[in-house]
Amino acid sequence: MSKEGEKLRQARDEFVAQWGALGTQWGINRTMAQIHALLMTAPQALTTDDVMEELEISRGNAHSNLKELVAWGLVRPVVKKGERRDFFEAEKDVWQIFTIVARERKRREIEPALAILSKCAEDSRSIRTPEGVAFHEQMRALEDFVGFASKMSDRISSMKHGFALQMASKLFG
Amino acid sequence: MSKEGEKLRQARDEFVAQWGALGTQWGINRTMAQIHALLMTAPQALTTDDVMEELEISRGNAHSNLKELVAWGLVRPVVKKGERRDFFEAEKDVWQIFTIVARERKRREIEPALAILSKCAEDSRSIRTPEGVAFHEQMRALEDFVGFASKMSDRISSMKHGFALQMASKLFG
DNA sequence: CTGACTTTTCAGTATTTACTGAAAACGTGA
DNA sequence: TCACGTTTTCAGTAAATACTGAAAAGTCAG
Repeated sequence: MSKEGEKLRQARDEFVAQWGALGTQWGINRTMAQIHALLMTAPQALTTDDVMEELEISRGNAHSNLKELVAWGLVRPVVKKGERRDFFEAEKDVWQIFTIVARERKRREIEPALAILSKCAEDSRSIRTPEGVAFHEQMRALEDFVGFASKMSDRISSMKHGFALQMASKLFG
Repeated sequence: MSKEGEKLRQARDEFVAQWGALGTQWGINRTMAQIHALLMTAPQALTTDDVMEELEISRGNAHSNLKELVAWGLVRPVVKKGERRDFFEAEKDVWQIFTIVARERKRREIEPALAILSKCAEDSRSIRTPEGVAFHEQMRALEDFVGFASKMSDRISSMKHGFALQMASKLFG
């Protein structure tokens, strides 16, 4: 019993630590990734104090990262009857996680890029020098591609998991 | 003439600045993104000194970010006959850029994640407590999904642009 | 080999980002 | 209303990251 419990704790700690390290590679901060890992593998919803204790971080830190995770939609607050404190639980379904992350990255990375490209393409539309034309063409090419990627992302995110998988299997056998 | 030239310079400066700002959103640093933008819109290959001057940055900074871009494969050094200095030019084809970035992100973000998930799944395989089983299942689900994403990324990256586009059109009308 | 030019390295510094801890604000039952 | 448990904010600080500038190393023609 204790042995199995120990083994699980070890595996889970490993996961939390490594997922945190990985988070820094992706543009998100270590603590946020750690909290996410912790909640994804928690049997029940946890309080802010649980998170603070488990990761040995301050209240402010736990609070702001939990808030951020809720803003992403990767974590939701849950109310427990007879409890005044807030509890938090993570979305555990991988397809849900994927679509949330895809949507958020689209909003934060793709859409701003598209706005810039559209503006630069527009601003250079009327320039007739060879350099100007080349610049305009480059902006348009990028704009087209990013716009296309944006649309693809939407379509895939709005699919049901089973359907997306089935489609992919058909394509790639 | 001067008016058009002015307009182009303005549009290009805007692009470089904004692309740099965007870069920080993606986990890459501002300067690297700016250099990339500069080279993507340069009529000819540039030297380190050109980059330093245009972006008002130090030699060391220009050097290390150019090196990094070359390591990514987004920029290549070119030799000019009768010139001792190194020149640099960016890949301009959007599909090429996409596949390079996709490959690199896979290597840096997906593969390490897969390694962690495999290890944690393996380490928890034999645990028989309900919590242990749940943990193991969660790790396996994540592993499967990430593995699948990795394979998809490979397949798409190795396609020709035209083919990928055509396929996407068929799927999404 | 020497001298001129170029690239590379890196210690020191600046900037950005993340975290702490304590105070303030909030909400609720009595 | 107050007292208590909880959440939220934020000034100050710590840590991580990026940049500078100058020295060292490399390269090549004569």
